[in-house]
This record gives sequence, structure tokens and C-alpha cells, in this order.
Amino acid sequence: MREEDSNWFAKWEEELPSPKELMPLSQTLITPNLAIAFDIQNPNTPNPKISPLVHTLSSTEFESNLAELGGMAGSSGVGDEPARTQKRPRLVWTPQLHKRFVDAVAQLGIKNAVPKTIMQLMSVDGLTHENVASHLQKYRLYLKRMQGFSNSGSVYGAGVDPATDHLFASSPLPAHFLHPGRGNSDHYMPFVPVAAVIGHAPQLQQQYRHFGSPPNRQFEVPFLPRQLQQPVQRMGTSVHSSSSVLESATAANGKKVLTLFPNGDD
DNA sequence: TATCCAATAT
DNA sequence: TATATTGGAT
Repeated sequence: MREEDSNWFAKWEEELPSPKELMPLSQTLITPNLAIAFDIQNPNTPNPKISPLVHTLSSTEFESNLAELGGMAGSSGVGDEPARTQKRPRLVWTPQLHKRFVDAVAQLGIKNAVPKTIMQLMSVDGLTHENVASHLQKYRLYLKRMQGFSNSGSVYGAGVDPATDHLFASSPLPAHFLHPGRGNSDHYMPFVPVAAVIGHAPQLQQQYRHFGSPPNRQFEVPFLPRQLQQPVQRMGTSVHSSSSVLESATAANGKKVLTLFPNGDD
């Protein structure tokens, strides 16, 4: 019964397609004209020199992928609309993507964790400043609620709604969690267990399998944060690869969504 | 200009 | 519901 409670994380993690698996799919979906039509590239990405440790797609290749997505969004009836006015599909914050986000925040420290720097550190192509800003806003609210009762993983779900926090709860909290300026002395705790999420609504059945609905009981995150890297690695040394694979999907609604898969291993 | 934050829209 | 967008404030 409760085995699945402790396995849900591992389950969806296994289900996540690897970038390599997705690559051919994305490429198949691309039409060259759309690739040309959509020319968006992060204009203010300072182009960190990253050794392609994990090479999944060349930058040219996923520029094409991005192009396709933009093009498809307007392809129904809007044949000649300039790319800049086209709406991008909504970004889906997969647990992997969110984890990279959290990693970036953790490395930067609360102080420096602003959308611009986070976006740079994440180095996920296709991510926009607004994507990050919006997510960061939500994430901060989440952290704020968590801090109220941060310790044991079995407290009442005072501020946490399992129905809305499953994504955030799926990723370890940044070690410094809350400790803004403080001389910037990098006092990082060894690790911080994610405060448990407690549910009270028995019916958390969602259609989002990847997020995994947290059990309606108190549960503890079934893994230990193992990503404690050297505190505050400055950008430029060992950043994540900037590659990412993305996939466009169509929800039941007919709405397009954009899913970015950072290629780092998690 | 970039950011924050709340409200609102999709 | 999750994410995007907007607008006012700093």
C-alpha cells in the first residue's frame, strides 16, 4: 500500500525520457520552414563557454527545435505573422527542470537568486526570463510557507497544499533555504531534508503522472539530496551544459505546451 | 533597467 | 491547476 508512497518519486523519474530518446522525436516534428521563421534566441545570454560534456544537440539543432515550436503555435491561420509576436507554448516545469532551477538558486544563494542570474546558471535553452521570474515567484511563496514549520517531516501541513505544492516538494530545498546576506560566508548546512508534505484531501488524483501526487499522508521525501556541490560556484567554471531537448505536445485542450529537458543527469 | 509582488488572465 | 501576463512600486 504504502510502498508506492515512497516510490512515487523514483517512478516518475524513471519514466522521464532521456534527452537522447527525445532527440529524434523533436527532429521529426521539425519542418525546416518553421525553423527559419522562428528566430528566437536568448539575446542576452552571455554565452558561457561550456564544454559539451553532454552533447545531445548542437546549438543549431535545438534552435531549429525552438523554431518549430514557435512556428506551430501560429501555424493555424497566421501564416505570416512575425515570429516576435507569436506566443510560445506554456512551459511545463518538469521535476528535472525544476531541479535545475533549485540547483541554480542554491548555488547563487538567496541574495543573488534573481531571474536573470538564475536563468544564466540554468543554461537551458528556450527558457525565458519570464519563465524563470514567474516560477521564482511561486517558489518563493512556497519557501515562505515552508519556513514556518520547517523542521520535522511530519508536522501538520500547516502551510503546504499537496494539491499545489507537489512540484516544489519534489525537489530538495536549497541548503541555505533562508539566510540572505549574512556576510555571504557560505555557511551551508550539510543537507536539509525536504520538509514533508502532508495531505488531507484523499482525492489528489491528477492527470499529471510525472509530478506524482503526494500521498495523502505525511510522507518524507524518499531520497537524500546528493547534489551538495561546492558552495557558490561562480559561473564560468562548471556550469551546466546549455543543451536541452524540447518537445511540443498538445494537451487535451488543444493547447500547446513546451517541455524542456535539461540534459544534466539527475 | 531589473526586480518584486499581487492580481489577473488563459 | 499551472503558468503567463500585467501593472505598480522600488
